[in-house]
Amino acid sequence: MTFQGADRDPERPVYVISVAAGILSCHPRTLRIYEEEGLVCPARTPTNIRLYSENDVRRVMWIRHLTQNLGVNLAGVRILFELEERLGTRILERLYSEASSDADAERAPATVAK
Amino acid sequence: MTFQGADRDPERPVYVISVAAGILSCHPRTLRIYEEEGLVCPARTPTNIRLYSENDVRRVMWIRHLTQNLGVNLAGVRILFELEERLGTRILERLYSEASSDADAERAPATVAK
DNA sequence: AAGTCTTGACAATGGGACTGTCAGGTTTCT
DNA sequence: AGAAACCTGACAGTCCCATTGTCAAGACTT
Repeated sequence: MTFQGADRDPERPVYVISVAAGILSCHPRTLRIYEEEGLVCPARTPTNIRLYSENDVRRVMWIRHLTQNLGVNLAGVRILFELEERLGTRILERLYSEASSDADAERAPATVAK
Repeated sequence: MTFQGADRDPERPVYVISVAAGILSCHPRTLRIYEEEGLVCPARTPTNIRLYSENDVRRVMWIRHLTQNLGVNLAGVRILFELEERLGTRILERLYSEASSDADAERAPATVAK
């Protein structure tokens, strides 16, 4: 009687680090660094295993976009995330629409259709 | 009949590069790099000499603060400046009040009393 | 038991930021 | 006119960051 849709809560922790790294095509080491830097906070199992939610993965996609495509460093990413939280605005999406109009219009980290 | 205050227009180009570098305690080379990167656009005399206004200097103070104190790179600075222009908000000042509450509460680049 | 996870450490590579200098030429000041 | 400061472009050195990669010793899952 449980809808499958109910399990699709984007906040639900589902991906173990190796899986998340696979989705994001980056090294697990990199994800741990992002966490050490306070840029992403995956949930943990009662036995301390990292579990990334869909939102966590999207957040990392933003980090990757900002660093790889726009050349921003982690300190800059932190400021942007802080700013977004402080302003309560989706400044990053706005930012992406600007940047993508310039060059890379490949895969959008947030609004992805796939 | 000209008020002295009228000459204090913060947009008026007044500082030659060596003077600006002195005020900002950085290498003239650095200021030229910021200009190449499109982060600051000092006026030019009819004979091509750079002249920095008070606002130009303040802008560079922001660049210095973001890079030296917060560790943001020039790509991040560019994004923040773009964002501020797009949003039409003084997000940087808001940012500073957050950052200064943490550590350095020395001289504020924008809201300076002197 | 095998495989994957944990943390902590160490290292290598590549790139960015900044300073610094040199050269050849123009402008400004005294 | 001569000295000093400006211009552009190039090159180089130093330091730090981002990322990947590995190793070790231990815990968890199947």
